[in-house]
Amino acid sequence: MGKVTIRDVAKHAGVSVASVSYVLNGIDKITEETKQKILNSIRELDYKPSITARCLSSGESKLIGICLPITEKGDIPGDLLENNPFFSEFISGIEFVTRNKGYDILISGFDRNMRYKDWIQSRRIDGLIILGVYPKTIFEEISSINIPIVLSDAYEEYASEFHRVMLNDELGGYMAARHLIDLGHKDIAFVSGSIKNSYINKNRYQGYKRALKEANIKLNKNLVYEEHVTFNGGYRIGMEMVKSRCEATAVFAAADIMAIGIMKSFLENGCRIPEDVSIIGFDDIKFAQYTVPGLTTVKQDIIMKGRVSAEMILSDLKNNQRTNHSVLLQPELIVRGSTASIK
Amino acid sequence: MGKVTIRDVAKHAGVSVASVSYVLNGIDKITEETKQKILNSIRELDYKPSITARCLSSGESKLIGICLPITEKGDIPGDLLENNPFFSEFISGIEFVTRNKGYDILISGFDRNMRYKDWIQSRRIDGLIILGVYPKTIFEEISSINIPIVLSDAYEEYASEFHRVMLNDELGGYMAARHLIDLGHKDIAFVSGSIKNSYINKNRYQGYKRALKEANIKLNKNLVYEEHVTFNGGYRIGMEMVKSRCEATAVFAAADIMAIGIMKSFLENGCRIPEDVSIIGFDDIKFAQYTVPGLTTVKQDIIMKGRVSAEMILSDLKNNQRTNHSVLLQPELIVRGSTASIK
DNA sequence: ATAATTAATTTAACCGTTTAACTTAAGCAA
DNA sequence: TTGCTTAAGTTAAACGGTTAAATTAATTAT
Repeated sequence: MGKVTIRDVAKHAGVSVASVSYVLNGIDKITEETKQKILNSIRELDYKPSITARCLSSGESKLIGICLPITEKGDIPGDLLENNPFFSEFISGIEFVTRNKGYDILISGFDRNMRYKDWIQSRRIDGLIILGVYPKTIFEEISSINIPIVLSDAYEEYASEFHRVMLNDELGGYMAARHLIDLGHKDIAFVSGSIKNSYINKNRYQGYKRALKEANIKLNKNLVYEEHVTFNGGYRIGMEMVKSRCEATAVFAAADIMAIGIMKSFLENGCRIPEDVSIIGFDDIKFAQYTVPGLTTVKQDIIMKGRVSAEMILSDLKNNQRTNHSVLLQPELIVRGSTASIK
Repeated sequence: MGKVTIRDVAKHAGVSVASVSYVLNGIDKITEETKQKILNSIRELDYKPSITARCLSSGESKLIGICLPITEKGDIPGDLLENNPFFSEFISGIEFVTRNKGYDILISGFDRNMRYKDWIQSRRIDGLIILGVYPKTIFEEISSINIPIVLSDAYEEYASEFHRVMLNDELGGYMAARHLIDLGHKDIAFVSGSIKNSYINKNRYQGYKRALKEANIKLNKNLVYEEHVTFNGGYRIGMEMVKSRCEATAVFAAADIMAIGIMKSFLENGCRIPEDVSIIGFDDIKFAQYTVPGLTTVKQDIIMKGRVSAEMILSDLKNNQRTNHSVLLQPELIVRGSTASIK
């Protein structure tokens, strides 16, 4: 079983392999009668065409590659999917689109040894989706790859030759700060990863500043914190705020995972949320619903990001061309219990 | 680029394709001199052998398939990876092992239409790892598949013809209950999914009962709750307990995700953890560290489960045989802040 | 010196498809 | 009847590797 080939079918049906191939591919060259004979043989022998052979012949692998960054900083070295809690949602989104189109997805770590290039070539990957943020040298590296490529969150100028799917991070930052301002807060801390090195953080920060300006609140640089975008990073910052008797009445953390770390350190120090301090996050990871109180946050629809990415790839593949589109998704404010009016 | 074949290399080096193939496969037949010539050409032309072609010729696809259940009950229909928070860890474990052995992993939903069988045949998957629990008819279905298969958490008698990787759930249940008993608790609730339909829950329940018996505590059936293994399932049970003024001083939830739901409903109702009630979970999902207080739990090493699964497959593949081993992993008690001595 | 052995390399068949090009037979017009 | 189209198949060459068998060259034994 599993070993029956197109020749077996042809022999069984008493026709040539070409005829079998033609009915398999819906090429209208075969009489209804012969066609039925062939379909019968296929059924009887439980024949399944080999995608491998098809790929060799057609040049298409029907494989979409997904590259994830391998971070050594993660809790578990080499842990691919858990480093960033929404990689798995992103992948689900991709899978949702590709599933019924005959494509499979292949996942690889994206390490500095550039093994991924071998991988793409040797597996003859049809399209590539790259998650996460990488140093700029990467763009030169991948520009020699001759398949449709989608980058997520690549704001850089020189990334414009690829497909891009992004979030309106500036607006998200604005919405978060605006929400806190509307609740009466004036001393609003901003917490994120490196603002210099990441356009994501930079844009969210811009949005934050715009909201402050609009409300005539002077930016207080002492309330801007940068740390690793991890639970522990947030926890450390929370501790620092508590110890330094930080005057902020509200905190905008540009990542839920950091917001949750901050919340934990606040709560452990007897600081009540939202009575003493409001916290808003960003992303709306699943766990944002599970905290006590629930985490108010700016949602980005990661599943949609995955779907859009896959659709851009599939569209290029279908039309047999390489285009480059940018899709900008819009954020959404999700209000839960962690924010409240200032006393 | 990406289009250079073994024939190009052969021509460039002035040898036959066979010679190139032999040095590629490390077959010791070629003079050092010729070998260097060939290696030079490979480098110069940036040649990468096509795995597809290799697969066709050798019959191996170097692909490991992973089947995940597609649950319609999940928050997001068709959301593959988020339904169960440790699928992604499991996959990371598998990927960790296969990464440097030249294997890639392919992920598919495991739906009742049995599309996965076509998938295995047409992709010529070399080995299969099945996650999650399925109705017993599945076992007949998959027994006709002629590749090494690993089942996770399949305790059923008729699953013994496959590789299995399991956790000592009974011991885990015992450890959880024992921990609470050691803290002085006597009224200990047990919360899980269906005990009848799942060996996992059944075994954890057995362990719980063994610990009670050992401590001469009479089993109180009123303290046994069954619900969906989701955050909301736990939340509903928590509400029910609060409303019915449940006499339990401690709760053992046989899944962290439920424990977290229970915690949330307790905390929202002014019930303090661990002062008023202790809670222990099971699994040690990542978020168990992030709750306030941190969730005491029985850890199962999911990454290890993934690694072991992959190793069983790879071992069979290497030795070109189909064996069937069972690996029983041991749980570990992780004490955090959600459990404390009874007042 | 010749035959036998061994080492290095090449030839060609094969893996399972697709598809361009070819064949055959039937249908139709003049 | 002859020639031209068209429909329905078939043949055979690709696709890019692997590998058994054949070939050639070099070495050793007799």
